[in-house]
Amino acid sequence: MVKIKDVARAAGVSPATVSRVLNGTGKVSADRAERVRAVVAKLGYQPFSPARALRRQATAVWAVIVADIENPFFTLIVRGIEDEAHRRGFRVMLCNSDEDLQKEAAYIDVALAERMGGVVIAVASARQSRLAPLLERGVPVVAIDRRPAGYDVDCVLVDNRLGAAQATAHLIEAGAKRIACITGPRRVSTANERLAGYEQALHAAGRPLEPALVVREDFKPGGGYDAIQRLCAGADRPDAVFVANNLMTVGALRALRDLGLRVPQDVRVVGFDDAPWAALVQPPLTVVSQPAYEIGRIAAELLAEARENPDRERREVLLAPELIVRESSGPRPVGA
Amino acid sequence: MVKIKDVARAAGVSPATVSRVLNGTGKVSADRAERVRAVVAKLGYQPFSPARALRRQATAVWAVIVADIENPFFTLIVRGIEDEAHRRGFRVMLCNSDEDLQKEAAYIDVALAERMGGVVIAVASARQSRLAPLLERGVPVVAIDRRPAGYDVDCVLVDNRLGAAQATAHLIEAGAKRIACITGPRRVSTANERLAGYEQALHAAGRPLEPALVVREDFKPGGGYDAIQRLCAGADRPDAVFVANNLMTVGALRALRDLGLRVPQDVRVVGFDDAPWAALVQPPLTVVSQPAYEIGRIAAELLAEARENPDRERREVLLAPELIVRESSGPRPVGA
DNA sequence: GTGAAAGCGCTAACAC
DNA sequence: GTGTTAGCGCTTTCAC
Repeated sequence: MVKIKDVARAAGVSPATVSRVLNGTGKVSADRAERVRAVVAKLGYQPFSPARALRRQATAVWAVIVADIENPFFTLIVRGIEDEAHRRGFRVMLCNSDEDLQKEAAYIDVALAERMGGVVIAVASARQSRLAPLLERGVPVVAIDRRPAGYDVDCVLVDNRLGAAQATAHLIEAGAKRIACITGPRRVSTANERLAGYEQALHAAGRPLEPALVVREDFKPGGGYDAIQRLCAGADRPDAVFVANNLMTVGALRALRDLGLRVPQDVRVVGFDDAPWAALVQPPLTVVSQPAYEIGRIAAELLAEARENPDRERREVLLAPELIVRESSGPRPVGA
Repeated sequence: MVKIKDVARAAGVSPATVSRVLNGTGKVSADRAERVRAVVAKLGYQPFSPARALRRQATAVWAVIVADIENPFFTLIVRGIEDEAHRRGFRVMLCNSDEDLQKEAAYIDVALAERMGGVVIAVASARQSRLAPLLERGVPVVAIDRRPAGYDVDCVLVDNRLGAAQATAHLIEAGAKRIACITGPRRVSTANERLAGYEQALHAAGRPLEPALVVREDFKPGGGYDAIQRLCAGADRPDAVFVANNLMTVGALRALRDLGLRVPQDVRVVGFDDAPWAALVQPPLTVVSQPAYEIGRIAAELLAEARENPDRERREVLLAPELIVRESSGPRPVGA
């Protein structure tokens, strides 16, 4: 393994000079710099990151902790973070908390132990996720998608309430009478905000809120499946459903099919999060689309900013969702 | 930041003893060990990884380099790797090469600079991916999904040829006359093997191979879309198509719909890789399913083995694909 | 069993 | 501009 001393010797300079050339710090005469660069290339020298990190007490690696790596929504966010991070000379370590507080805590520990340069996180729980150790030690943190309660950190969020209200209003307008809502666990802010948007739209239309039509499940396909089974068991089944997450929508559609219910004739459906296959399912899915890539890109931007200027005030970015109307929400009623 | 010296002082022992307790190396009397552990817990001490890595010349982190993080197939593989790695005390850094040799090379450099404990990689190109630097420096490497040419590394692969042959034979049996194949770029082994399986099945059925029915595209949705446009432009369009990758299948279905061609009545379709939504598209998709999670799990196993015993002989694991027949390949012809 | 001390590869402070 | 030197936090001989 070639080290900085080897490069220095081969170039006829001191290790300090090599370091200065490589890091662009301090002044080095052009010819020596050139010589150093040539030797570096020839020997294939790569600075040993751990040594560098030990000296600098920080790494050029960011941890990105997401709740579910199998969810294409998060995958796309990660792409956004990655692209922007690269552009700024950072590497990204992707961690999957799997909606599990234990795993999340373990990754936060890793980020700490590795003295990661920053953390982007979609918290598994608004109240129980423990960001404090990061903040105490001055590690810049940006929360994405989900708002952590009680921490003063930068956030990049989507206006979930607005998106959910639009979706629900669209179903009302399309003629739905009994609209159900399948949302996520109480510990996740997006689940609550989307439910609030649903309630808000019902309220605005002068409709009563029927508790029996609201179901909470985990944000996984199985949750959507179970929710539909439960909602459609009785005689009084809904004629429309707003599903507050993409993976649950997959499960919900499958359950409707298994029950022999047609979409949108028997049950109208609007999902949350767009996906490449959303236009291909039968019928093509009406969804609230989120700017996932952009969420990631902005989060990376904020993290970079926060690093450069640790004392700058906290930032919060709220992005707008967009309702994409396809066929699963049904045509407008005749005459409307 | 609390360091090993602080722990040592608080416990009334030397740093060496703390280190021994934490790493389970050397002998330490039970009571002192207990005291050390208590202090560690009380102070929330976490060993500083870079210092440890500098000393040990290696990290407990693996790099996982995949060609496309947006592809659910790779995502599931990553889950498999992650779960097994955790079980064995390793952390995983996920890297997305985006089918780009430059990015891939950059991540290999990072793995090297960080002295990563191992690398799992789905190469962007069989011949051009540069694994040599890793192998030269003794970093254990396991190739997944795609076979790198000319490197003696552990591999976990799927029998792509078999899967493709099964898919094609199934289409023949279902009564298809003109079967097209949409496969991936020449640099990717899976693309070639799946094409070979297609050819093999045609050959076995005594069918001629029509070059015009074979299209190569990138492994992205757009590729599938373009391929269908091209294949179905002339009068002599195929009545069936085997699409050698899941993302291209999404594009292909969209193109068929845009062209007003019905599946399976006008064109039968079989895809490669199953997905949660494959059963939900219209019509439900017949696919060759791959044991993605298992690929990842086994890869992690091999990597751990290779680390423990660097001189063990190279291993290759070949997993079986499975044809899952749904409706997109059509019913058997009457009387068959 | 235990501690003292050296040193992993790098960078930053200091001297020139 | 450039080199010398100290030291980041940890593990691992080595001596006891």
